[in-house]
Amino acid sequence: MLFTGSEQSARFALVDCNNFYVSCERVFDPSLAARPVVVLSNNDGCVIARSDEAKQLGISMGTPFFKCRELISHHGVRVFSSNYALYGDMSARVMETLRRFSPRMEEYSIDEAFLACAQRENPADWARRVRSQVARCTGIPVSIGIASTKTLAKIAARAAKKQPDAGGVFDLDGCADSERVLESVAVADVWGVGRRYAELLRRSGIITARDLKGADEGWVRRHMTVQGLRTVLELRGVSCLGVEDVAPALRSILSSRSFGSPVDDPARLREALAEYISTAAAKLRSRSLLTAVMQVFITTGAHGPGPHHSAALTLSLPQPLSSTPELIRHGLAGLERLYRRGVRYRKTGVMLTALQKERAHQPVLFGCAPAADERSRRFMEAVDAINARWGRGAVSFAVPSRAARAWRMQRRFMSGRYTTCWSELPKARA
DNA sequence: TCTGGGGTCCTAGGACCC
DNA sequence: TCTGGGGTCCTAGGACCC
Repeated sequence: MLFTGSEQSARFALVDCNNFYVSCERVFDPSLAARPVVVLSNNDGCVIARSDEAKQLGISMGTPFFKCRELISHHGVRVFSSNYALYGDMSARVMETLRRFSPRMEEYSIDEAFLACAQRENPADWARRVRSQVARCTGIPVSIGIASTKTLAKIAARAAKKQPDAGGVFDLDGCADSERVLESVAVADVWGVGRRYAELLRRSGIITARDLKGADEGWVRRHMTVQGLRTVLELRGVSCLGVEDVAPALRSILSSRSFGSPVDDPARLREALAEYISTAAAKLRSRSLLTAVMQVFITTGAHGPGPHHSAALTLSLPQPLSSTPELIRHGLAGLERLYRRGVRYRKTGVMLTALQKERAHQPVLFGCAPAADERSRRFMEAVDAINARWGRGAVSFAVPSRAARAWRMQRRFMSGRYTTCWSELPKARA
C-alpha cells in the first residue's frame, strides 16, 4: 500500500536530539562542554556520535577508532564507550517531556520523535516552547523541523541545525524559499536514500533533494521500488507516512556481538552464544512473546587473517518458546553443526523470528504437557524478577556469572550509569 | 501424457533506518 | 591488530497446488 497514513493538511514536527550520546555524557560532566567529544560503538569499534567540535576536526561518522586515534589524542578529544543504560534512560526522559506537548507522537528512534502539530496556529512558537522545556527538564538540546510531510520535516530539522539564526527551529512551510532549501540538500541526505541509491541517482544526474522531487515517477518506481516513490511524493508535499502513535508489533529479536578478540575454542563460542540467547529470550519475555523460529550464526567476518567462514542455521522449534534453557539447548545444538575446527571466529549471534503473543499461542498436540509448560513459565518469571532486582546476570544459564572472559567486548571508556544504578550516581565532590 | 495459467507461501538477498 | 548492533520493508524466485 502506497499511502499508509495520508491526512489532509498534515503538519509534522520532527524533534531530533543534537549529538544525542555526546549530549548525554555532557549532562553529567560539565567539563565536556565546548570540548571535542566522541562516543564509540559497541566493542569500541567505530565513532557513532560526535560533538560539533569533533565534527569540525574532520572526524566522520562510522570512522574506525584505530584510524582516528592519532587525531583524537593530538587534539585531546574525549572518548567514551557506548553507555546504553544511560542513553536509554535519558531518551525515556526526553520522550516523556515531549508527550506533554502532543497526544499524537511517534518515538521514531532513541533520539528522534515525530509529533503531529496540525492544530497549532503558530507551530514555530510552539516548537520553541517544546525545545526550551526539553532543555529545562533533561539538559538535552534538540532541533525541531516542521513541514507537511515526515520526509520534509527531516529536511527542516536538518536546516534547523545548520542555520545558526534558526534558533533550533525551522518551519519549511513558513519558509519563503523552500526550493532553495531542497537545493542545498544532497540527495544522499534525504531520508530513505542510502549509499546505493545515492550512487544510482548521481549517475542519472539527480544530485539534490530538489532534483529528486522532480524525478520521473515511473523511473523511480522501477529502480527504487514503492518506497522510493513514496519519498518522491513526500518531497512534493504529498503525505504518505502518518504518525504511528501505536508501536507496531515486534517482528524479530536479534542478539549478537563481535568478540573482543577472535575465538576458536568451541567452549568459548558456546558460552558467548548462550549469553546472547539469554539476552534475546529475556527481551522476548519482557514483551510477552514466544518465538517459533530461531536462527543461529557464526562468522569470521570478511577480513582478517586465517580461513574465512560464515554460516547460519534456521531452526524451526517444536513449539513456540520463551524459556531460556530450552532456547539455549536448541541453539547450542545448532552451533555444533555450524562450528569448524581451527577457524578463528569474530562473531556469533541469534535471531528469534515468527514471534507471537503469549496468550495467542495454542499448545501443540505432542508438546510439553500443560503442567510442565506452566512450571517452566513460572520458573522464568522468578529468574526475570531476580535479575530485575539484582541486576542482569545475577541468575544466568550455562555460563559462569561475572567471570572475566576473553571474548567479552571491549569497553574501555565507559562512563557511569548515572541514572539507573545507585552505586554509580554522579558525585558532587570526589 | 503433456501443458498453461494463476494463486499462495516461504526464503534469501538487497535496500534502508538509527 | 583494529570497521557496531538492532531493526524494517520490498522483491524475485522457487515450491506447491488447483
